[in-house]
Amino acid sequence: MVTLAEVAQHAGVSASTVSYVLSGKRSISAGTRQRVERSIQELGYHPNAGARALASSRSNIIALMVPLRTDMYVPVMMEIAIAVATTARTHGYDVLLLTGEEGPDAVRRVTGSGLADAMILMDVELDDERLPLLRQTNQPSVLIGLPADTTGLTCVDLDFTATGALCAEHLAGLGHRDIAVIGEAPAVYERHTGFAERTLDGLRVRSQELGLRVLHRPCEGGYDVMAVTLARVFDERPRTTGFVVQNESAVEPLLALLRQQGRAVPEDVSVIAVCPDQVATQASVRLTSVAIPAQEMGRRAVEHLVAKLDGRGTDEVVLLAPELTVRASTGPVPSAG
Amino acid sequence: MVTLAEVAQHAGVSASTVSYVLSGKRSISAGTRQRVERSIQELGYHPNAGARALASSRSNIIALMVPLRTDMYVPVMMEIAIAVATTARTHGYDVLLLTGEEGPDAVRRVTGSGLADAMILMDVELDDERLPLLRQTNQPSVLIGLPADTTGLTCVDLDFTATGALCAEHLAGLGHRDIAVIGEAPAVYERHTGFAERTLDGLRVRSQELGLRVLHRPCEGGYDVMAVTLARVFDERPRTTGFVVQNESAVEPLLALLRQQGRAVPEDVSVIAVCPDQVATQASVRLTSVAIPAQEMGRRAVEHLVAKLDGRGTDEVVLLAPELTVRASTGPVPSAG
DNA sequence: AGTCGCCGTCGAAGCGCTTCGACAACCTAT
DNA sequence: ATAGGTTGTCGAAGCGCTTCGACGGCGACT
Repeated sequence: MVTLAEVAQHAGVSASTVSYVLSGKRSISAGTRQRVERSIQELGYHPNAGARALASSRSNIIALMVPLRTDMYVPVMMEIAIAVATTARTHGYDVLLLTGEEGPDAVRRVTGSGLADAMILMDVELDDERLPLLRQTNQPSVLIGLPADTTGLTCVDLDFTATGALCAEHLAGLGHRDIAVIGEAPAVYERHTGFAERTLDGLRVRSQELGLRVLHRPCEGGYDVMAVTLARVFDERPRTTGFVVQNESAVEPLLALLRQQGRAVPEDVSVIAVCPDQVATQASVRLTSVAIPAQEMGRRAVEHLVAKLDGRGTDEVVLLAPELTVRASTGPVPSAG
Repeated sequence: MVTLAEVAQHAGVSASTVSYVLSGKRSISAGTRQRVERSIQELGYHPNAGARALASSRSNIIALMVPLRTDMYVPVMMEIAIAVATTARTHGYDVLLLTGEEGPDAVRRVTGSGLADAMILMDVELDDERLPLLRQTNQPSVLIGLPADTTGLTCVDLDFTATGALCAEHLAGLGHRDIAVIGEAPAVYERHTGFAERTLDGLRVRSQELGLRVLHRPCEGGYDVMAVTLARVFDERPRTTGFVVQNESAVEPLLALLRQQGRAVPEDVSVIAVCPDQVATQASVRLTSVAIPAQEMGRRAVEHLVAKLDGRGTDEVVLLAPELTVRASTGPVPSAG
């Protein structure tokens, strides 16, 4: 391993000078800088991360806590994680991957050991047990998701309330009167992950204003479960003409079942999905959808964190505005009779 | 931040004694050990990661390089990543998430800076540009995937050749004579990621032995693309009765299209997928499949790496035996006429 | 010409830990 | 009783870096 001292010797300067060339924290003459930079090149020097962390008490690492469960749409998680890693690198940070498994202990461990300078938490529950810890350490953090109490926290999330409202508006605008919401798996609601409830709230409130009748059914996804759910929906509300699907793994089963029952999309029933664009465009019917801006969320989370680490940045809740893209799965309500 | 020295003072021993209690590298009397452990508890001590890394030249971090692209089945990647993180923790390691973006530079950076003690590389190409670097550093590494030349490397992967063979055997055993392989996206082949080609090789070789005729078509997934692909297949080989699908995002489109064309699965055509069990059981038809043991691969990769780090462990290629599970998508070939 | 201030560089201290050699204290075998 | 071997603990050195204060040299003022 090449050390700073060796670079210094090779360049004929002192160690501290090399350090200042690297960090830019003091001015260095052009000549010296170039000599040092050449030596670094020639020797293939890479600063030792441990020594750096020890001396500067900054590890240049951001911890990312991803959920262990896989009952939520995994590609979204992955996309966020990759966006976090990529964005972090552009700011000179690396990303430490923590699974939810260790729970609050992981927060203690990482904070206590100085392993990471900051944390990003995904899959935050309404009343998450990691939040008190986060508030009491002075380690910067950003949540992707929205807990019940956001005091002293920075959160980035899609505005799911507005998402729900947007779906209601679109369907109401097309003349629909009875709509069904195919929600996330029951476990997601039991866990109080918030986003599912927020979507539903937004949708219900706006529906009421617009005179829509809403039937909500959680659904685990998969064909068999979806078949049962769908049967119940039409049983209870035979005049349902609009569907809002929140659980991506229920989308394709729903479309297949509707087709099988001779209900054409979008002629007889309209379907809106809340899902990444990729899913919407690759489905068997090109889906009208509200996108989940996974990359954007990851990127924004990192940028807020970096701002905090630089002493800029404040506690703040960032809700990304939802965008509804009309594709081929929604249309005007069929004329009665 | 609580330091070792403070713990030592609190417990009335020297710093080195506390260190030895922590590492277990020298024997410590029961009494002293207990006193130290109590002090650690009471003070809430966490060893500083940077200092540790500097003094011991071990960071207790494993770097995991995941592909940036998302043209491969993402949930598999995610499952591997999570298995890696979880398994690593049980061995006292944390995981650093690197994206493929930086390419070989990331390897240099991580190796050179001592940021990580070892690396796991996913999505390895046949002639991957990171491999020469890996061979010349003495940093332990494990590949998930199989490059062309494995000398001096440790690899963990599903035995895709055997997977292909297994599919051929199953279909041949059911009396099929003409089969089609719906492969990965063309980009995957162009990139020479190996696994797609290996599956095909295994399938072709065994098919020849068994007298099967094979038609291979790369396919990007999605309904429109699949429709075109399928039409061509039946155009070229009207008597095709068996399908092997390697691209998970082509599975559901294929099933839908077959249904739409009035070809019943498994009565008229049989379909085998190479995919995680979860996909196989949640599809519109319960799919006969060869599982991709993502968790197992992640776990094994870490265990090999830890073995190497402990001075045990050797360079070795581990190919996991494929397992075919018969479900409801394959059956005997329909009697002619 | 003398003083002030700035720029560029250096030396040294110290970050919190691991680890090596030293050394009491004790036990066993002669 | 004494030599030799354990066992448990300590002190000190050092890992490679950052950062602070110091200082020589120079140009810009008066």
